[in-house]
Amino acid sequence: MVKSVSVLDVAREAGVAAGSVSRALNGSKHVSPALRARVTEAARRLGYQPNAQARGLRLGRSNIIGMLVNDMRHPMYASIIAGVEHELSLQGRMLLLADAHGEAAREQAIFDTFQRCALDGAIIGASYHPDVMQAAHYAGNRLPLVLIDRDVEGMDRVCLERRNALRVATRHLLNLGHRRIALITPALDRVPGGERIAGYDDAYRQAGLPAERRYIPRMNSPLQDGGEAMATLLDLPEPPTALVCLGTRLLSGALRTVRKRGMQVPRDLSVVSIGSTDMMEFANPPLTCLRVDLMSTGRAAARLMLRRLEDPVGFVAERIELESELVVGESCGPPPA
Amino acid sequence: MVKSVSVLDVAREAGVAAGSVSRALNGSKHVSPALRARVTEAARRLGYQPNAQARGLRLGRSNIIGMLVNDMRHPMYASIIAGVEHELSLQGRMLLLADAHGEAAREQAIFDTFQRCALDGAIIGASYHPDVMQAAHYAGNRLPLVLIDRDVEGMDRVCLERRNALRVATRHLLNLGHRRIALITPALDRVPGGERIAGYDDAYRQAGLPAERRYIPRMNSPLQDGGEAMATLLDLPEPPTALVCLGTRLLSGALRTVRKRGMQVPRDLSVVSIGSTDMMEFANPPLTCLRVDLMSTGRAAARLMLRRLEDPVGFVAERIELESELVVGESCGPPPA
DNA sequence: TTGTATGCGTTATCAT
DNA sequence: ATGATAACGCATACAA
Repeated sequence: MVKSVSVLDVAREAGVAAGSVSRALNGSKHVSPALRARVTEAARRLGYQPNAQARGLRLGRSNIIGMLVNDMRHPMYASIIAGVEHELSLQGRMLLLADAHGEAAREQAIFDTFQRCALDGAIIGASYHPDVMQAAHYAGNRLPLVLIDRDVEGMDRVCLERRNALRVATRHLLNLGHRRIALITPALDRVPGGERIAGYDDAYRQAGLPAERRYIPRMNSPLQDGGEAMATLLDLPEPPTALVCLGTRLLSGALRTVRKRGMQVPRDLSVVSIGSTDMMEFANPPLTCLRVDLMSTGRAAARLMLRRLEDPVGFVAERIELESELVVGESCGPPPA
Repeated sequence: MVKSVSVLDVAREAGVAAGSVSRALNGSKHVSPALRARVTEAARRLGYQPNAQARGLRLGRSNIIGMLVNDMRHPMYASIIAGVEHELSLQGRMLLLADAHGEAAREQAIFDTFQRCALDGAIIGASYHPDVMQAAHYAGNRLPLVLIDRDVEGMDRVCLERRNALRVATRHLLNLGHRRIALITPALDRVPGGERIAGYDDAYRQAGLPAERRYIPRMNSPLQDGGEAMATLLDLPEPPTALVCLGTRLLSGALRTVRKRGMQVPRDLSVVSIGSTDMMEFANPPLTCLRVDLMSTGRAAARLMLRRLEDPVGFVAERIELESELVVGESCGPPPA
């Protein structure tokens, strides 16, 4: 482990003062071309790389943005993270990534670490924990924050539209003639689940049909296997003829149950997936799904952060909303006779 | 943006010297319980968070590990990253993540940035570019490196076993009676593809059968759609009766072609996927696949890094190899009559 | 235009 | 056991 080269080494090599090295390399206007050339050359020869820690300490910023997520293996997060990273790289910034695995304590710990690391800002991917969000809001005074998928008034945020998306999906099935439509989604008691149900209800109401509640089982986590819930639904005296389901393990489990019972999609059951991944192309038949551009979501968050950093106070809190699109596959048809 | 509290603020609050604050908070042995209590309390009152940049500058380390990947949206990377992050968090370290998107120039740029950021080390996820690897090797003198899935002698690395895995998969199909087995994998001219072909050959040879080459089309990227390649294979005078294929877009495309032609798995074609993801459960029928524990891969890399950091020179370069397991689904059967 | 000196927040060394 | 002080590497205000 060799000692790394510093400004002083470059200064000595170029026969100038340390300060001049800094000015020359950072493109100050008050340096003669000759000096700049000498310094640049010397830096190149020595392979000089400015120490980001020292620079950050002096400048009061790090060019690093933190990101907190709750399960990066979830394809939804993976794409959002990729979008954030891509946009940040365009800005010359880097991404510090931390995963809370849905634990409030870890969210808090990560947040403390973010504070210490002197990050320029942090992008919070869907904190599950309102109390941590409160702390975040408070800490917002020191650390610029952009929220993803949490609609907190007065904070910069990128939100995913769900209500209208579910309305469109449900209407799609109603139009095909379905009347008994199951909805499998977690977080019924929080915003995401609630919004989905609201959209589901909208569709029924707008079709002049009475609200339907029998086909919305209570789910805990998107990582849960949906097989059992599906079995319970299919055992009802009037089983559903269609299913709208979050496109995670919930859905793969539900489809497994369907298959086990010898039922076929869409002959015996029509299916719409909430969310889409590349992998969903494996499904046979290809699934009709609600698609949202997750890379763009991440990019939007990073751009919001950029604006906030460029104008920490003047820029009023912005809310960006991303909509879903119904991509028609081959998993929906008329209800069985 | 309020000025943050520093050691001096805490020192003043507790009525002690700055150095004592540092000692008390970092658990030095030479502090009286009384002083430690006063300092701890003062720090708590002021909400003191040590500045990681200053600390890093002074200590010569950052507690941050960089990770370079080539496409974090790829589920394979997503899991590896999750494993790395998880293990690092156990070590009290953080993860700086960068994506090169397979571009050599970006790999190099990221590497330079890593150097500047005074990272404690970097985990390189499958650099595609040998020349960058050379530079990495050279730079290894300053920045501890752990490679994932690149078997460079003399460097710490976590490798994925492929040859025996493909041998097992191919043998599985040979045992079922298949003789015309297609293999779709990218990187035929690099190690991963080459190893896979070697394993494929091993199986044929050990079965006393002549080597088969007609069913190995040339692929460029794992992100490519495998539909066309599959179509070409099926148009052969003696089309394959089984397929071993990398479980990415290559496979979803291939399966789409199979479906389009009205063929059924496994009745008309047996299928083994190289690699497994949660999403693959969507496949109907569930696919037989070669599974490797990718979270463990990431964790192993992070632990290797830990050992290297704890003993930068004494610890001789280690090579860890992770094996795949054949998970039998319902996508393989005897060849069609 | 260029050199000099100071401070960013921390920890370690050297006194006491 | 505790206090004072220097140094980590850089950028900037000020002096020349």
